Amino acid sequence: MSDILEGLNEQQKEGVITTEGPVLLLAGAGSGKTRVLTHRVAYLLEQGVAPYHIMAITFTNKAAGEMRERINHMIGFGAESIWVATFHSTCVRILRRYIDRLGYDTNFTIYDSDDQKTLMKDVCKYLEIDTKIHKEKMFLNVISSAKDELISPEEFTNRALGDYNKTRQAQVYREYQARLKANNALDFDDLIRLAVELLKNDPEVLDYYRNRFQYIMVDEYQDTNTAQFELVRLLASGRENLCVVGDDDQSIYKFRGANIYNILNFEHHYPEAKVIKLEQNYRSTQNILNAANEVIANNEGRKKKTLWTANDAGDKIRFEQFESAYEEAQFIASNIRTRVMREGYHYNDCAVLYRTNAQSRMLEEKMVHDNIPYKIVGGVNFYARREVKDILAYLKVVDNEVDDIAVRRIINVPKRGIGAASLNKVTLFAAANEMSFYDALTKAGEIPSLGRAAKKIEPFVQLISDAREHLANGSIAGLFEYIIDVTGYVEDLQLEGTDEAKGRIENIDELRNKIIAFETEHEDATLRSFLEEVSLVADIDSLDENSDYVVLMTLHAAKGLEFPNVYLAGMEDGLFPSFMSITADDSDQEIEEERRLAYVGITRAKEHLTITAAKMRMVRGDMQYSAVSRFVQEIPSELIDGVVYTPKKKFDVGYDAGGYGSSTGYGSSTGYGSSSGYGSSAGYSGSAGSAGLFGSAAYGQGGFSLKGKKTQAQKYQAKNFGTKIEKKGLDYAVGDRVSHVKFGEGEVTAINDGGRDYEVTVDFDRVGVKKMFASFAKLKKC
DNA sequence: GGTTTGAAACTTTTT
DNA sequence: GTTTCAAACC
Repeated sequence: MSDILEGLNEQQKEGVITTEGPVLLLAGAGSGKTRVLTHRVAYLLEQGVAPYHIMAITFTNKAAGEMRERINHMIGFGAESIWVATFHSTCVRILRRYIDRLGYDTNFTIYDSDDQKTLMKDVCKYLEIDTKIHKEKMFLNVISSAKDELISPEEFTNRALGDYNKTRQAQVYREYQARLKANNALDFDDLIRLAVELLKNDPEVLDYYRNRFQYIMVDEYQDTNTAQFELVRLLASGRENLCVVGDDDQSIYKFRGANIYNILNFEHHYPEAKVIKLEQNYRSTQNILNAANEVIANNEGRKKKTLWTANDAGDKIRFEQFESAYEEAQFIASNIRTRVMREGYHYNDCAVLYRTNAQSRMLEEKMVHDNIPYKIVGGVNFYARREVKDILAYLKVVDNEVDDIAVRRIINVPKRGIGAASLNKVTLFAAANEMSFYDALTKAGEIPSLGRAAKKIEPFVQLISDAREHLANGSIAGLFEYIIDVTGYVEDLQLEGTDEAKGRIENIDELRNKIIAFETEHEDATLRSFLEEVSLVADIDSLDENSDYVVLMTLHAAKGLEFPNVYLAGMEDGLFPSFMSITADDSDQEIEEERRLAYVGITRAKEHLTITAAKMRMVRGDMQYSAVSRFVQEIPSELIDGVVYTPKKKFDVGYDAGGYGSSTGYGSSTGYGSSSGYGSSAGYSGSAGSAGLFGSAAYGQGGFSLKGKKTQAQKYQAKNFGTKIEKKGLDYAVGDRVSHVKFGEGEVTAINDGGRDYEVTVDFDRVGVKKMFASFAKLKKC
C-alpha cells in the first residue's frame, strides 16, 4: 500500500480508495474533505488513470485554486492536465467550443447581475410593464429560478397557460432571452443551462466530454441546483465514477436555487452509491464542536451524524450582550487587539462574521479607529464598481460590439453631448433595419432625424475602431492605456479632486494592475479570456491567507474557511435569524436554513469563539430593539461563559399581529425593565434618556473618514460650506474695503441673502468684479 | 442636454 | 442612513 493513505483515518481512506462507481462523501465541518479529495486524485493517478481523465468541480475560484495548489504540491508533474474548475468556468469552456451548435456565437459576452437589471429594464419598458407594480427584480428572480430548474422560455409559456400573471412572466422571459441572444450575451444561469442543453441534445458533444471526464468529483455538493445536478449527471453517465462531497448541514444557498434534495436523495438517484461519513473533526475544540452539534440538532430532515473530535475541550464560548451595536463593535475591536498584543495571535487569525453586509460599517469604523488592519469581503464586488465597469464596458465593446448594454453604458461616458433623445432615434433606426445598436451608430449619418447629433456620434465610433486597431498590434494593457488616454477618464477624475474621485482613480489603477498581472500569468492572454475571468470572479476569491489582516465578512462568504478566533456579531433575533425568515410563510424551513448558517458560523472557529449581540441597533435609519438570537439559546449554558437570558415565552407568538416590537409581541407586555430582558420597542424607548444621549454622542459625524468614504452629511457639508455650516453674520457691509487671499483688496458693492449663505459682490482692484459666497471667500475687512 | 433635488426603495444571503 | 432614480430646473 502506498504512502498516499498514510495519516488518514479509516473513513478517509475509504473515501480515497473507492474510486469506481458513485460515492457520497458526507463530510462534516472540518473533517478533512479537501484532504480526501486531493489524496483521491493522487490515488487515481497511481492506479494508472490519466490526469486528463480526472475532473474536480467547485463553486468558487478560491476553492478551485486551493485544490489545484494542493494537487500540484502532492503530484507535481502531470497535474496541470487535471481539470480543476468552477461550475461556471467549466461551462464557459464547453460553450466557447460548441455553443454555435445552439445558434449562438462562440464569442459571447457574460452578463453580471447589473447588466441583467439594465436589460430587464429595457424589456419592461418595451413591453409597457409598470415596474412600480411588477419589479424588474421579481422578473429576474422568476427567470433565474426557471433556468435553475432547466425550464426554457417555451416550456415556461406552456406551463403558464390560463394564468394571467404567469403568461405575462413568460412573455418577459421570452423577450429577455431574445435580447440576450441578440446581444450575443449569456447570463450566469444560461452558462449552466445551455451547457446542459448542449450535452442533452448533441450526442457527439456528450460523448466527447464523458469520455474525457472519466472520474468526476464535485465539492460542496449540497449547494448544487437542479441544472448543476443535471450537468454532473450527464457528464458522469455511462461510467458513473462520480464522487460528490458535501454536508447537508451546511446547505445555505437555497435562495440561489440550491436543491438540498440533490444530496438528501443521492442514494435514490444512484441506488448502488456508497455512502461514507466523515465525522471526525480536526478543526475545533470540544466545546466549540459540542455547541455546533447542539444547535444543528434542532433541525429536522437531515442526515444524522455527530461530529466528534480528539481535540481538547478548550475555552468556553464567550457570550456578551451590549446595549448597542456601537459598543459591540468596540468590544470586538479591543478584543482582537488583546489577542494580538497579549496572546501572540496575528490579525489574520481573526475573523468577524455577520449576517448582513450592512453590519460591516460599524465594525469597519472601529477597526479604523483602533488601527487594526482589516479586509471586508463582499459588499460591492470590485468589478461592479462604476468606474471599473465603465472601463470594462469599453473593453467589452471592443471585444463584442453587439453587446448593446455595454455600448449604451459608455456612449455618453465621458459626456459627449449625446442625450436620451438622440439615443432613442438610433434605437428606432436599429430596430427598423434589424441591426445592432452599434451598427446603427456607425450609420449615424444616414439617420435623418438625428441632424447635428450625428456629428457627436462619429468620434465615438472612430474611438472604438481605433481602439480595436490598437489591440490588434498590442496588448490588453496597451488597449487599456489607450482608452484611459483618449477618453480622459482619469484626467476628469483628477480635476474633480474629491476623496471619492481619488478612490475611483485607485480602483482604475488596481484594474490596470490586474490586467498586467493577467497578461504576465497567461502567455496566450486574449481580451476575451481576460473579460471572461473578470466576469466569473467572486469577492471571496481575493482573500489572501498570507496577508496579516482581520477579515470581516458575511456568514455565507465564510463557508469553507477556518480561523483560530471567530467573532459572531449581531446574534439577535430578527437579524439572525432574519426577520424575513421568521415571518415567512414557510418559516420552519427558512429558520432551518438560518440555523445551518449558524452552524457554519460556529464551526469556522478553531480555538476561540466569541458571540456578541446588541440590545439596540440602527436599521435603515431607525432604532431596532432585539432579543438574543434563539440560536445562542440553543447552546447549552454549561458551554458558555456569559449570561444568556432565556425568554419566558417561546418565540412563535410574536412578530405577526401588530408588527415587530409591538406590545403584542413576545416577552412581557410591561416592556423593558422586566427581568426577562425582552422589551417591546414601546417599553424601551420610554427610557428615552439613554437612547437619545447615545444617539448624539456615538453616532455623531466622528473625526475621521473611512478610506475616502464619507457620509452623506459630510459630503453635503464639504460641498456647500467648507468646514462650517452655520450662517454667520458678516463683519463688513456694502461700501467697505475687504481683502481676499487670492484676489487682493477690493470694495464690496452688494450683499445678497442667499438663504443659507450670503452672496457678496466685490469690485477688486486687480481682477475686477467677482461674485462669491461669503463662507467660501473668507473676506477680511481692511 | 446637463445638473440639481427630493422622494422612494433598500437590506438576507451571491456563482 | 444610503443609494438610486425621476422630475424640475438651468
